[in-house]
Amino acid sequence: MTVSATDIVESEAGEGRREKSKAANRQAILTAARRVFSQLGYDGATVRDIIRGTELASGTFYNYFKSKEEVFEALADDGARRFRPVLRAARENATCFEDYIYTAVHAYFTFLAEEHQSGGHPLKDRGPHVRSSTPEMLAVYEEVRDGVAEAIAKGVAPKVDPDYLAAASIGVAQEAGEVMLRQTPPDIDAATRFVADFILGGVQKAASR
Amino acid sequence: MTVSATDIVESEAGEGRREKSKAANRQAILTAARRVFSQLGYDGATVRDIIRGTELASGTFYNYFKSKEEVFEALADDGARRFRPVLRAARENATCFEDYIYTAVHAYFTFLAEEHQSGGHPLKDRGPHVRSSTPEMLAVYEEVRDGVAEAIAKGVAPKVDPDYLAAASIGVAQEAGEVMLRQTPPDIDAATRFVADFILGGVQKAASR
DNA sequence: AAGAAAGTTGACGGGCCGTCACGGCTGCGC
DNA sequence: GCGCAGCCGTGACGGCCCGTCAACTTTCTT
Repeated sequence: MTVSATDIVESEAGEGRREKSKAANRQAILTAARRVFSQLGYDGATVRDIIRGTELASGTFYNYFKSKEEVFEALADDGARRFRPVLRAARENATCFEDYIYTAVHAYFTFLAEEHQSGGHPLKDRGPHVRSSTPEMLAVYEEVRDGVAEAIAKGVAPKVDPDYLAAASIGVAQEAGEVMLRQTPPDIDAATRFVADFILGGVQKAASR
Repeated sequence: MTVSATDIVESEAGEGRREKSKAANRQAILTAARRVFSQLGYDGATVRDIIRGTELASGTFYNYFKSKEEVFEALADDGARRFRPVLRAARENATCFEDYIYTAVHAYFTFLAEEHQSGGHPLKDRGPHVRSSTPEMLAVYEEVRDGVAEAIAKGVAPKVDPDYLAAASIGVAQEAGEVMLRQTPPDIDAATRFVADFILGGVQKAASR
């Protein structure tokens, strides 16, 4: 085994041309997919539309994703992957349950507004709404449920079924989030106040039975 | 103009063969679509799959619906059309705001459990969730918002933004509904208690700011 | 340098899409 | 009853998208 020029480049860059190309292609597909989904909607988009948005050939697409659904999930996963740590931090830094909910909700709406503004939100007004449940999004759900369960265990939150509570909180946040996004510009703070209060009042009353 | 045998049949039945056939075809398509959607999922289903589930030719489909999306919406519309009067009745018969919410939520979960059990629920575990916003479903949304707005106007409900409140209530009910449906059998009463209390507590706290 | 491995390409068979010219059936007037 | 006009079901058709694959190019290894 000799040390070649390529080896030097590799050790400097940390990866060979092959790896770089793979990463670049994958990214190109994801970027094109983001644009295509937001323009044509999930239903209207085709795999061909996506690869036409890149320099690649149709066959190449299938080296990276099995279907348009899988690309969509990769995009959703991406969002969830960025959002989860934020949620986790909110949990760890919270001084009380109220604080936790407020911070988490605020983080969600901020995230939502950013995604929406960057045009990357893969939703279209026409056609059925589409939501996916990727592993990573399930992880967000679990993060919410665990955060809630922990608060209950610590006694700082009322005792309620964590599954129902997590579902209810996510439902409120999602629907209210859509209402918020209809405004221009979105009033994140108002939405946060409403939703956080709603959840806090809800959990309290649901527990009081 | 003579009175023929056909005329008699027509006047007795209220419609001729033509009308009957049209209604029957439309119904056949809807029935097949319901089955196909629940088996293959919205994404997996094709217009061809649907017409293959009938005795009709492919072209005939397009005499009744423009696309698979339109059939889906017709099905959703159907559900909404049956649900709305129930909601309206809940509003009109309610003795107080608590009663209204409780009754409406209970009606929704009952409806959901029925739809689910009859296998007609066009949802599949695989693939992205899909929800549509047909005129009739928007009408349900408006029914909720108006019910809420009326309660606020009457002073029996706290003052909050009806849009946010309606969205929040629908979100809670939808998500909690899915949690409920994961149980076998679904515990409608428990779900109703949780969701109704959650909404009532939420609206109270959200208004108190 | 040269072979091996990995990745890219675009053409291909198969299937679905939405349309449309055709023909049978319905309803209407006589 | 009869015959015609129009409605509507039919299925074949051109066009597009799907996922695959054998041939080719690029990268890596020795």
